Formats: sequence, C-alpha cells, structure tokens
Amino acid sequence: MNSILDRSKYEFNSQSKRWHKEDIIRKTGMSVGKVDVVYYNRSMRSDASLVPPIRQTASIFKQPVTVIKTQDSKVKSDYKNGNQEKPKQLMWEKRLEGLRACDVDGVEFDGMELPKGLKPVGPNVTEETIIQSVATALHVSTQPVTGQTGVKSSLEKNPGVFLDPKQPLVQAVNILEDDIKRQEDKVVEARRKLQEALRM
Amino acid sequence: MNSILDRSKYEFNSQSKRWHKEDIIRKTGMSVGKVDVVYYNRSMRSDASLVPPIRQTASIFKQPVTVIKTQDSKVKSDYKNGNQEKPKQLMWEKRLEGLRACDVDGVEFDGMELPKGLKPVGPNVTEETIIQSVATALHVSTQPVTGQTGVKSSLEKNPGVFLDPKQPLVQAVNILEDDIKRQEDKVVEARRKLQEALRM
DNA sequence: CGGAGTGGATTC
DNA sequence: GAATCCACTCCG
Repeated sequence: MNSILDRSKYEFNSQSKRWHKEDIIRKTGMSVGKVDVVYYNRSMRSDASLVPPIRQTASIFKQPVTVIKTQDSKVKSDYKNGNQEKPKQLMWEKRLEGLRACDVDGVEFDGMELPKGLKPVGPNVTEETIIQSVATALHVSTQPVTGQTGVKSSLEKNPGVFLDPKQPLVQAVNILEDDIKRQEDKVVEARRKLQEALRM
Repeated sequence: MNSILDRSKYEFNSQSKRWHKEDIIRKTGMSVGKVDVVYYNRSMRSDASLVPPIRQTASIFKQPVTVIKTQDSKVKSDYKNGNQEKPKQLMWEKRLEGLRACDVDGVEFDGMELPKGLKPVGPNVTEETIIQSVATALHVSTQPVTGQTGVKSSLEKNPGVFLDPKQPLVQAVNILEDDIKRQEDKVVEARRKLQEALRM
C-alpha cells in the first residue's frame, strides 16, 4: 500500500485522539478470518445524529419521507420537506449549543459570526445559540424565515405564549433597500475577483 | 438462470394456489424503495408458527438457549431443554388440531395413525389432537412422558383439578414385556431387510 | 426498517 | 493478492 496514506491514517488516529479504530474479524463463512476495519468518532453526541441540520448520511441530498394513509389504507407518499416535521420543544435549538464542525484531523473550526443585525431573543438564548437556530430554520422550514415578531419584553417574560415555535430564536429583521444594494455589490465584487483569477 | 429451477418455483406458486407471494416496498428510511419479499400460506393459522414442535428454522438441530445473568451481570449460557419453558394453557395442544405437513408442491401428507393403545383423555380431546400432543411432549419435555395418570371420569369432569399440564392428553399406558419383545422383533426385521438391500 | 455480518466485485 | 467497497440476506 501507499505509505503516505498509511501514515496519514495513523496520524488521523493517534494525533487527535478523536477517531477510534476497530478491527472486526469475520467469524463464519467462506471469508473467516478476514478483517473489516471500522472507524468511529468518540466525541459524537448520541442525539446529535438525529437532529437536523446535521448531515445524517453520506449524501446531502437524502430527503425525509412522510407516509400518509387514507381511509382505505392505501399509501400516498409525500416527498416535500414540510409535513414530516415532528412537534418540537419550544427551545429545542438550545441542544445544538456548543457543537462545532471539525476537519478530518479533529481540529475544530472557528465559530461563525452572524451579522450584527441578528439579535437573540428569549430567556437564556445567547449568541451561541442563534446561529444554530437560524441555520436550522433555513434548512428545514417550508415557510419564510422571519424571526420572532413579538415584542421583546413579552417574549422574555412569557415565551410559552408569545414565542413562535416555527421561527428561529432571533428578533425579526427588516431588510432595507440599502441591505440589498450592499449584498449586490458583494456579488459583483466576488465575480470580478473570480474573473481575474481565471485570467492568471 | 436454470430454467428447471425457475419452472419448479413457478409451479410451487401457481399450481397449488396455496402459497401467496407479496412484495413489500419499504416506504421510509434509508432503504426506501427496497423490496421485502414475503411468502405466506393462505391456510396457515396465524399462531401456528410460534408453537413447538413445528420447525422454526431450516435446521432441526437448532436448540433453545437461556440467558442467565448473575449479579455482576456476566452471562452464563444453559443449553438444556428444561428451564426455558413458558407456562402453558392447560389444553394448549388443541390449537395444533388440523395442522398437517405438506410437500413443496403443497400436497398434504396423509394423517398419521397412533398405536391403538393410546386413548385421548380430557373434554373435547379427540384422536385428531393426541398425535400433536404426544409429539409435542416428546419434543419439549424434560421429564418422562407417561400420559395422564388420573381416573378418566374425574379428568373429563374436572380437568382443571386432575389434568397434569406437564403430560400429553392421553391416558397413561403400561408398557408390558410383550410390547418390548414386539418392538425388538421389528428392529431385527428392519436390520435384516437393510442387510439384504445392501447385498443387491 | 435498521444493522450486523457476509459474499463477491473492484481497485490498487 | 490484499485492501476496499458494495449489495445483499438475515434477524430482531
């Protein structure tokens, strides 16, 4: 085998102390004694794999499916993203706090910053939570993502009544003409840089 | 594919009209669209597959296993036939009535006859039931199989009291010297025939 | 329906 | 020929 690959696998395993290797030996059949190698990640939270928008398979294109039975018990399928949502806890995004992506060596990426206009809302909701909350909303929601439209003081005092569970835990944002203009400028600038890079 | 095999499969299915094939398509999950194929026997009683001595796997040698955990939660295994028996209904063998083996084409075998000495006992217990009852007892019981030793009239009148649930629903049989002699003769005769057959 | 475990094809 | 990948079966 390629020695570079061997080495990188070794480092991948021993340096970060995050990945655990297991050799599974086949016990019966024509291939007795063959070894199947499995790697798994020790730091994985047990509920993490269940919660969107965390990727659940190798393919990001996999879609949830809802089974709907009509009265004569035939089956209809609905491949839309909507109807399959389970009821959620009001503040369920809080369980995503502190999760962070890492590269293959187990080195964590830096946290991401949101635009200043996005303010957390609700009791004990911090900057730490809203990026997860917004990202999740954009990923799973079928409706426009607007943020919480209630008055901030009522939201903090009585979240059970005023908090909209279908919206992320940020204060509603008004997008102004100016914001759109600024975004357009960014796109133009990015295209210019790309053009330049391709010329070289 | 081998056409002879294909054909026999087809007959197995269509000629006897006994076996019904159903393709069940998985509707959700990672394996959406996969097909599980199920065959079932239209005349099959739904509880039949759960009751010994009906063969539950391809291997007649498969044995029940009891898992016993000690206090420090290590596992002991016990391969004896005994301890794993569940409590049974007093007349549970009656549910085996009318079941009969068939060949692969679905043609039923003739019923088997028991020696005249075996008489059914208990309310509503007929010839039809006792072969199943005796066969089951021989198959699953760890104790000697003697039959019911109570007086026939009390057994019929008050089975809840006098019927021994660990014994099959036949009257007790006394094996006489004469019976043993006759069986020995049969064995000798069978051996003689085998010898002869091997000479040819 | 998911997961363990295997046979067999494919890649290196 | 070994390592790897993948499809499939079986079972709970």
